Order: sequence, then structure tokens, then C-alpha cells
Amino acid sequence: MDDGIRSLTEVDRLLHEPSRTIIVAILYAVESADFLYLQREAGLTKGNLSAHLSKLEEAGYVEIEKTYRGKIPLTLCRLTEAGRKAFEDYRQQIKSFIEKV
Amino acid sequence: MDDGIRSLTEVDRLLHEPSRTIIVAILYAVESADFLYLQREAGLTKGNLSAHLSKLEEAGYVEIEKTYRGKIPLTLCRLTEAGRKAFEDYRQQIKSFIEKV
DNA sequence: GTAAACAAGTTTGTATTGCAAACCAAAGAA
DNA sequence: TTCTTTGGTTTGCAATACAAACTTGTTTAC
Repeated sequence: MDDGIRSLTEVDRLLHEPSRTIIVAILYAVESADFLYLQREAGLTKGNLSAHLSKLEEAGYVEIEKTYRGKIPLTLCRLTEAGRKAFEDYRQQIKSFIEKV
Repeated sequence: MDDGIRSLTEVDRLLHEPSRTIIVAILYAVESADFLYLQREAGLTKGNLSAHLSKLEEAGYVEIEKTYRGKIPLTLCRLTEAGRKAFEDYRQQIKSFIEKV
């Protein structure tokens, strides 16, 4: 009975937000990225990137390390194991929905 | 290249909401469905289905015809041409994102 | 040396949502 | 009549996403 169509309702809402999907997709590919790289690559404003990263960090999907490159701040981000897993699951759910329709 | 990844930001937000994706996917398959069928199939409350349908109607994606089956109200819903097109585009965008990652 | 500009982020303000719960109007029972 | 059910709609509200304002520290200009 459960079509697999309805399974979309259970999709991870944190990852289903396009800005965050993009952020996580980038981190999935590169393993580690600094704030400004991520900003350019994702095409987000600093404010919004910051807010999204905070949510991803709270969820335990991303680790954020604040350090310095010389005297200027450098914020390094990378996916946690939980983040990788969540993204793989998300990707799989979306994929099977798309194929099912 | 990474424009493919960033393209997710431009995804149709109306369709990117799981409840609505499901509603539209059902209507895409059946061409016409009444309110209660849609409710069962999508697994939504009446209230939320009603609200989502209104949005889809406002957007011109769905046509709603209120009629009667005998004496009881019957609300018939179907995708408009714009709705079909929008869903096909959405599906394609998501698909190519998934493949690109 | 100090004022202005810049860099790297964070916080705040606000309008929009998505959902649950309350509501409503018509039709059958009791 | 009053009560219950059916087929929905409206309302209340907490959570969101985005833009704009702010912060903290560092160069540059004078």
C-alpha cells in the first residue's frame, strides 16, 4: 500500500532545503571547505550561509572549526559521519521517488 | 559544472514541498482525483490537503471543480497543462541534480 | 597615530510557511 | 427536534528563509 510516493513526507527537512542541499553536496565532495569558498561555490550571502551552517552544525551534520590563516579568521567546515550518512539517505530517497513516478 | 549544483536554488518552491510534490505526482498519474481519494492516497489531513490545493490552484497548477455526487459535495482536482509542465521540469531538475552529485 | 575602508562572519527583523486544531454547512439517523 | 457524520475550510501559531544591519578585527591612507 505504501507506494513509496508517500515516503517523500519522511524526507529529511534539513537537507531538503535547496541552500542546505547544495552546501552539503559540496562538503560531500570536498571533505573540507572554508567559509568563503563555500559561499562562492554555493552562491549564498554570508548571512545566510552562516545561518544554514549553524543549523547543520546543531544537527550534527557539519563540524565547524574556527581558526586563523595568518591574522585573518578562517572557518573550516566538513561533514561529520552522520552528515554523510544523512546525505546518502536523502539522495537515495529522492532518487527512488523520481524513478517511481 | 557546479552551475548544475547551484541550479537547485532555482527549483520550484511550490513543488519542492513534499506534501505538494506528492499531490502533484498523484494528479500527474491519474488525470483527475476527488478530494477524499487524494487525501487517502497522499496521507494528509483534510485541512492540510485543502490548504495545499488552494496554493496549487492559485499558482495555476491545479484546477478544482466543486460539484456533487448525488447530494454530497464532490471536489474534483486535476493538473492543468501548466501544472504538468512544471512537474516535468521539477522532476528533471531534481533528477539531474541527483545524477550530478 | 588615527580615521576610514575592508574582511569575515554573526545577529536581527520580518514576511511566509506548514501543520494541527477548531470550525462550518449540509445530510442522515434517532 | 436534536445528534452525528461527511466533506471540506479557516484559524492560530511556532518555525523558517532571506535580506539587511551589525560586529570584530585588520589593513590602508593621510
